[in-house]
Amino acid sequence: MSENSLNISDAEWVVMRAIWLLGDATSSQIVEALERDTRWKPRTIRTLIGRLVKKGALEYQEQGREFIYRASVDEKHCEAAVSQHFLDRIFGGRLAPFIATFVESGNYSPADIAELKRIVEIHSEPGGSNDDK
Amino acid sequence: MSENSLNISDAEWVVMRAIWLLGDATSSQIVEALERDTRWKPRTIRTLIGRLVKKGALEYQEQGREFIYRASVDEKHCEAAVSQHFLDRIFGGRLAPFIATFVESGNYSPADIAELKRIVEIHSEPGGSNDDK
DNA sequence: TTGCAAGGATTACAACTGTAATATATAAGG
DNA sequence: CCTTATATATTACAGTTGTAATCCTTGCAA
Repeated sequence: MSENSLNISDAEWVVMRAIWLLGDATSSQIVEALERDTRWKPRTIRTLIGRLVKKGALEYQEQGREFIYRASVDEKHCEAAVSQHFLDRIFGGRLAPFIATFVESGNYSPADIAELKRIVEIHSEPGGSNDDK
Repeated sequence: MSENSLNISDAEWVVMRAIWLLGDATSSQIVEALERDTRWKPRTIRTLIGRLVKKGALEYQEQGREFIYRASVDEKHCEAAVSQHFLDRIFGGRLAPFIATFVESGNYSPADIAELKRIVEIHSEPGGSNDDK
Protein backbone atom coordinates (compact mmCIF):
# COMPACT_ATOMS: atom_id res chain seq x y z
CA MET A 1 0.00 0.00 0.00
CA SER A 2 2.68 2.45 0.98
CA GLU A 3 4.42 3.36 -2.22
CA ASN A 4 8.01 2.46 -1.75
CA SER A 5 8.87 2.52 -5.43
CA LEU A 6 11.93 4.62 -4.80
CA ASN A 7 14.75 3.19 -6.77
CA ILE A 8 17.88 4.15 -4.94
CA SER A 9 21.10 3.04 -6.55
CA ASP A 10 24.21 1.80 -4.81
CA ALA A 11 25.96 5.13 -4.87
CA GLU A 12 22.83 6.92 -3.83
CA TRP A 13 22.47 4.63 -0.84
CA VAL A 14 25.81 5.79 0.42
CA VAL A 15 24.55 9.33 0.29
CA MET A 16 21.28 8.46 1.96
CA ARG A 17 23.05 6.77 4.81
CA ALA A 18 25.16 9.84 5.38
CA ILE A 19 22.06 12.02 5.44
CA TRP A 20 20.18 9.69 7.74
CA LEU A 21 23.12 10.01 10.07
CA LEU A 22 23.42 13.77 9.75
CA GLY A 23 19.76 14.62 9.88
CA ASP A 24 19.32 18.04 8.30
CA ALA A 25 22.41 19.07 6.42
CA THR A 26 23.69 21.35 3.72
CA SER A 27 25.29 19.82 0.69
CA SER A 28 28.64 20.99 1.95
CA GLN A 29 28.16 19.07 5.15
CA ILE A 30 27.15 16.00 3.20
CA VAL A 31 30.15 16.39 0.94
CA GLU A 32 32.40 16.78 3.90
CA ALA A 33 31.05 13.67 5.55
CA LEU A 34 31.32 11.60 2.41
CA GLU A 35 34.80 12.72 1.49
CA ARG A 36 35.91 10.87 4.56
CA ASP A 37 34.24 7.63 3.53
CA THR A 38 34.57 7.69 -0.22
CA ARG A 39 36.83 8.88 -2.96
CA TRP A 40 34.13 10.83 -4.75
CA LYS A 41 34.68 14.33 -5.96
CA PRO A 42 32.36 16.94 -4.46
CA ARG A 43 30.71 17.31 -7.85
CA THR A 44 29.83 13.67 -7.87
CA ILE A 45 28.26 13.89 -4.46
CA ARG A 46 26.22 16.91 -5.46
CA THR A 47 25.03 15.08 -8.54
CA LEU A 48 23.86 12.21 -6.40
CA ILE A 49 22.10 14.59 -4.05
CA GLY A 50 20.32 16.14 -7.02
CA ARG A 51 19.21 12.78 -8.27
CA LEU A 52 17.90 11.83 -4.87
CA VAL A 53 15.90 15.03 -4.73
CA LYS A 54 14.44 14.30 -8.14
CA LYS A 55 13.55 10.81 -7.02
CA GLY A 56 11.80 12.11 -3.95
CA ALA A 57 14.17 10.54 -1.46
CA LEU A 58 15.39 13.93 -0.30
CA GLU A 59 13.64 17.21 0.25
CA TYR A 60 15.15 20.58 1.00
CA GLN A 61 14.39 24.10 1.96
CA GLU A 62 16.34 27.10 0.86
CA GLN A 63 18.38 28.73 3.53
CA GLY A 64 19.93 31.84 2.08
CA ARG A 65 21.88 30.72 -0.92
CA GLU A 66 22.23 27.16 0.32
CA PHE A 67 19.77 24.34 0.62
CA ILE A 68 19.14 22.36 3.74
CA TYR A 69 18.57 18.76 2.77
CA ARG A 70 16.69 16.15 4.72
CA ALA A 71 15.66 12.59 4.00
CA SER A 72 12.03 12.42 3.08
CA VAL A 73 11.91 8.66 3.47
CA ASP A 74 12.41 6.69 6.63
CA GLU A 75 15.60 4.73 6.96
CA LYS A 76 14.11 1.62 8.54
CA HIS A 77 11.30 1.64 6.07
CA CYS A 78 13.70 1.86 3.14
CA GLU A 79 15.87 -0.86 4.53
CA ALA A 80 12.88 -3.12 4.92
CA ALA A 81 11.73 -2.34 1.40
CA VAL A 82 15.04 -3.03 -0.29
CA SER A 83 15.51 -6.11 1.85
CA GLN A 84 12.19 -7.47 0.73
CA HIS A 85 13.01 -6.63 -2.87
CA PHE A 86 16.30 -8.41 -2.54
CA LEU A 87 14.71 -11.51 -1.06
CA ASP A 88 12.11 -11.50 -3.80
CA ARG A 89 14.77 -11.32 -6.46
CA ILE A 90 17.10 -13.94 -5.13
CA PHE A 91 15.22 -16.17 -2.73
CA GLY A 92 11.65 -16.07 -3.92
CA GLY A 93 10.79 -13.68 -1.13
CA ARG A 94 11.58 -16.03 1.72
CA LEU A 95 13.85 -15.17 4.60
CA ALA A 96 14.89 -18.63 5.69
CA PRO A 97 16.75 -19.63 2.51
CA PHE A 98 18.71 -16.43 2.71
CA ILE A 99 19.79 -17.15 6.25
CA ALA A 100 20.52 -20.75 5.38
CA THR A 101 22.77 -19.66 2.55
CA PHE A 102 24.75 -17.57 4.94
CA VAL A 103 25.02 -20.25 7.50
CA GLU A 104 26.04 -22.84 4.94
CA SER A 105 28.75 -20.64 3.57
CA GLY A 106 30.03 -19.92 7.06
CA ASN A 107 29.56 -16.21 6.50
CA TYR A 108 28.21 -15.27 9.85
CA SER A 109 29.36 -14.24 13.26
CA PRO A 110 28.42 -15.33 16.75
CA ALA A 111 26.54 -12.04 17.02
CA ASP A 112 24.44 -13.10 14.08
CA ILE A 113 23.57 -16.36 15.74
CA ALA A 114 22.75 -14.51 18.92
CA GLU A 115 20.45 -12.22 16.99
CA LEU A 116 18.76 -15.17 15.39
CA LYS A 117 18.35 -16.81 18.72
CA ARG A 118 16.77 -13.68 20.10
CA ILE A 119 14.28 -13.59 17.28
CA VAL A 120 13.39 -17.21 17.64
CA GLU A 121 12.94 -16.82 21.36
CA ILE A 122 10.64 -13.86 20.94
CA HIS A 123 8.45 -15.98 18.79
CA SER A 124 8.65 -19.11 20.84
CA GLU A 125 7.31 -17.71 24.07
CA PRO A 126 3.86 -19.19 24.47
CA GLY A 127 1.41 -16.36 24.45
CA GLY A 128 4.13 -13.89 25.14
CA SER A 129 4.90 -12.76 21.66
CA ASN A 130 3.94 -9.41 20.26
CA ASP A 131 2.99 -10.75 16.86
CA ASP A 132 -0.70 -10.40 17.43
CA LYS A 133 -0.96 -7.98 14.55
CA MET B 1 40.27 -15.55 -4.02
CA SER B 2 37.44 -16.89 -6.10
CA GLU B 3 36.53 -14.23 -8.58
CA ASN B 4 32.84 -13.67 -8.16
CA SER B 5 32.75 -10.33 -9.94
CA LEU B 6 29.90 -11.46 -12.10
CA ASN B 7 27.37 -8.71 -12.27
CA ILE B 8 24.08 -10.36 -12.94
CA SER B 9 21.14 -8.03 -13.34
CA ASP B 10 17.61 -8.59 -12.08
CA ALA B 11 16.29 -9.92 -15.34
CA GLU B 12 19.36 -12.05 -15.82
CA TRP B 13 18.85 -13.61 -12.41
CA VAL B 14 15.48 -14.84 -13.50
CA VAL B 15 17.14 -16.57 -16.42
CA MET B 16 19.88 -18.00 -14.25
CA ARG B 17 17.40 -19.48 -11.84
CA ALA B 18 15.59 -21.17 -14.68
CA ILE B 19 18.84 -22.64 -15.95
CA TRP B 20 19.93 -23.75 -12.51
CA LEU B 21 16.64 -25.59 -12.32
CA LEU B 22 16.86 -27.07 -15.77
CA GLY B 23 20.48 -28.03 -15.74
CA ASP B 24 21.63 -28.36 -19.35
CA ALA B 25 19.12 -26.84 -21.69
CA THR B 26 18.68 -25.41 -25.15
CA SER B 27 17.56 -21.85 -25.49
CA SER B 28 14.19 -23.11 -26.61
CA GLN B 29 13.78 -25.01 -23.39
CA ILE B 30 14.81 -21.98 -21.41
CA VAL B 31 12.38 -19.85 -23.34
CA GLU B 32 9.65 -22.34 -22.79
CA ALA B 33 10.27 -22.43 -19.07
CA LEU B 34 10.40 -18.67 -18.75
CA GLU B 35 7.33 -17.99 -20.80
CA ARG B 36 5.42 -19.64 -18.01
CA ASP B 37 6.89 -17.40 -15.35
CA THR B 38 7.32 -14.11 -17.15
CA ARG B 39 5.79 -12.04 -19.90
CA TRP B 40 9.00 -11.71 -21.84
CA LYS B 41 9.12 -12.25 -25.55
CA PRO B 42 11.36 -15.10 -26.68
CA ARG B 43 13.67 -12.53 -28.22
CA THR B 44 14.13 -10.88 -24.89
CA ILE B 45 15.00 -14.14 -23.24
CA ARG B 46 17.53 -14.98 -25.91
CA THR B 47 19.10 -11.57 -25.49
CA LEU B 48 19.47 -12.20 -21.80
CA ILE B 49 20.99 -15.60 -22.48
CA GLY B 50 23.50 -13.98 -24.81
CA ARG B 51 24.46 -11.42 -22.23
CA LEU B 52 24.93 -14.08 -19.60
CA VAL B 53 27.22 -15.98 -21.94
CA LYS B 54 29.24 -12.86 -22.55
CA LYS B 55 29.46 -12.27 -18.83
CA GLY B 56 30.70 -15.77 -18.24
CA ALA B 57 27.73 -16.90 -16.22
CA LEU B 58 26.69 -19.37 -18.89
CA GLU B 59 28.65 -21.64 -21.15
CA TYR B 60 27.42 -23.72 -24.04
CA GLN B 61 28.37 -26.33 -26.51
CA GLU B 62 27.03 -26.56 -30.01
CA GLN B 63 24.71 -29.43 -30.64
CA GLY B 64 23.85 -29.44 -34.32
CA ARG B 65 22.44 -26.05 -35.02
CA GLU B 66 21.46 -25.42 -31.45
CA PHE B 67 23.46 -24.64 -28.37
CA ILE B 68 23.22 -26.47 -25.12
CA TYR B 69 23.55 -23.97 -22.33
CA ARG B 70 24.67 -24.64 -18.81
CA ALA B 71 25.42 -22.44 -15.83
CA SER B 72 29.12 -21.99 -15.38
CA VAL B 73 28.71 -20.58 -11.92
CA ASP B 74 27.39 -22.33 -8.87
CA GLU B 75 23.99 -21.31 -7.64
CA LYS B 76 24.77 -21.38 -3.94
CA HIS B 77 27.98 -19.57 -4.50
CA CYS B 78 26.27 -16.84 -6.48
CA GLU B 79 23.56 -16.49 -3.90
CA ALA B 80 26.13 -16.12 -1.17
CA ALA B 81 28.04 -13.56 -3.19
CA VAL B 82 25.07 -11.35 -3.99
CA SER B 83 23.82 -11.72 -0.44
CA GLN B 84 27.08 -10.48 0.91
CA HIS B 85 27.11 -7.65 -1.59
CA PHE B 86 23.62 -6.72 -0.51
CA LEU B 87 24.54 -6.73 3.17
CA ASP B 88 27.60 -4.64 2.43
CA ARG B 89 25.54 -2.09 0.60
CA ILE B 90 22.71 -1.74 3.02
CA PHE B 91 23.82 -2.98 6.41
CA GLY B 92 27.55 -2.41 6.44
CA GLY B 93 28.12 -6.10 5.80
CA ARG B 94 26.50 -7.34 8.96
CA LEU B 95 23.79 -9.94 9.03
CA ALA B 96 22.26 -9.18 12.40
CA PRO B 97 20.94 -5.71 11.52
CA PHE B 98 19.33 -7.17 8.47
CA ILE B 99 17.55 -9.76 10.52
CA ALA B 100 16.54 -7.19 13.08
CA THR B 101 15.08 -4.99 10.37
CA PHE B 102 13.03 -7.86 9.15
CA VAL B 103 11.74 -8.67 12.54
CA GLU B 104 10.85 -5.08 13.27
CA SER B 105 8.97 -4.79 10.03
CA GLY B 106 7.18 -8.07 10.59
CA ASN B 107 8.04 -9.19 7.11
CA TYR B 108 8.38 -12.89 7.65
CA SER B 109 6.29 -15.98 7.95
CA PRO B 110 5.88 -18.64 10.62
CA ALA B 111 7.70 -20.97 8.26
CA ASP B 112 10.65 -18.61 8.38
CA ILE B 113 10.63 -18.68 12.14
CA ALA B 114 10.53 -22.46 12.15
CA GLU B 115 13.45 -22.57 9.76
CA LEU B 116 15.38 -20.04 11.78
CA LYS B 117 14.76 -22.06 14.89
CA ARG B 118 16.19 -25.10 13.21
CA ILE B 119 19.27 -23.16 12.15
CA VAL B 120 19.78 -21.73 15.59
CA GLU B 121 19.46 -25.11 17.21
CA ILE B 122 22.07 -26.59 14.95
CA HIS B 123 24.48 -23.86 15.89
CA SER B 124 23.66 -23.68 19.56
CA GLU B 125 24.57 -27.21 20.48
CA PRO B 126 27.27 -26.90 23.11
CA GLY B 127 30.52 -28.07 21.70
CA GLY B 128 28.83 -28.93 18.47
CA SER B 129 29.39 -25.74 16.58
CA ASN B 130 31.67 -25.58 13.62
CA ASP B 131 32.44 -21.89 13.83
CA ASP B 132 35.95 -22.35 15.06
CA LYS B 133 37.30 -20.92 11.85
C1' DT C 1 31.59 47.93 -7.61
C1' DT C 2 33.60 44.15 -9.39
C1' DG C 3 35.64 39.82 -9.64
C1' DC C 4 35.79 35.48 -7.25
C1' DA C 5 34.48 31.54 -4.74
C1' DA C 6 30.86 28.44 -3.91
C1' DG C 7 26.41 26.44 -4.61
C1' DG C 8 23.00 24.82 -7.68
C1' DA C 9 21.63 23.56 -12.72
C1' DT C 10 22.74 21.68 -16.95
C1' DT C 11 25.38 18.80 -19.75
C1' DA C 12 28.55 14.74 -20.65
C1' DC C 13 29.38 10.26 -21.60
C1' DA C 14 30.11 5.45 -21.56
C1' DA C 15 28.42 1.05 -19.51
C1' DC C 16 24.60 -1.51 -18.01
C1' DT C 17 19.52 -2.75 -18.29
C1' DG C 18 15.04 -3.85 -19.98
C1' DT C 19 12.93 -5.00 -23.86
C1' DA C 20 12.98 -6.15 -28.22
C1' DA C 21 13.36 -5.98 -33.73
C1' DT C 22 16.04 -6.97 -37.77
C1' DA C 23 19.57 -9.59 -40.14
C1' DT C 24 21.89 -13.70 -41.22
C1' DA C 25 22.71 -18.52 -41.57
C1' DT C 26 21.19 -23.08 -42.05
C1' DA C 27 18.72 -27.43 -41.41
C1' DA C 28 14.65 -29.61 -42.70
C1' DG C 29 10.66 -30.20 -45.60
C1' DG C 30 8.46 -30.31 -50.00
C1' DC D 1 16.88 -27.15 -55.11
C1' DC D 2 14.23 -23.80 -53.05
C1' DT D 3 11.37 -22.14 -49.28
C1' DT D 4 10.64 -21.79 -44.69
C1' DA D 5 11.15 -22.03 -39.97
C1' DT D 6 14.32 -21.39 -36.49
C1' DA D 7 18.55 -20.38 -34.06
C1' DT D 8 22.09 -17.34 -33.29
C1' DA D 9 24.15 -12.57 -34.07
C1' DT D 10 23.72 -7.78 -34.61
C1' DT D 11 21.42 -3.60 -33.88
C1' DA D 12 18.12 -0.47 -31.39
C1' DC D 13 16.78 2.62 -28.11
C1' DA D 14 15.57 4.91 -24.04
C1' DG D 15 16.30 4.99 -18.97
C1' DT D 16 19.67 4.33 -15.08
C1' DT D 17 24.14 4.66 -13.03
C1' DG D 18 28.84 6.10 -11.98
C1' DT D 19 31.53 9.77 -12.26
C1' DA D 20 32.21 14.14 -13.22
C1' DA D 21 32.94 18.93 -15.87
C1' DT D 22 31.04 23.23 -17.36
C1' DC D 23 27.75 26.98 -16.91
C1' DC D 24 25.16 30.29 -14.36
C1' DT D 25 24.11 33.06 -10.32
C1' DT D 26 24.97 35.53 -6.41
C1' DG D 27 26.66 36.90 -1.87
C1' DC D 28 30.91 38.45 -0.11
C1' DA D 29 35.60 40.27 -0.01
C1' DA D 30 38.68 43.72 -1.70
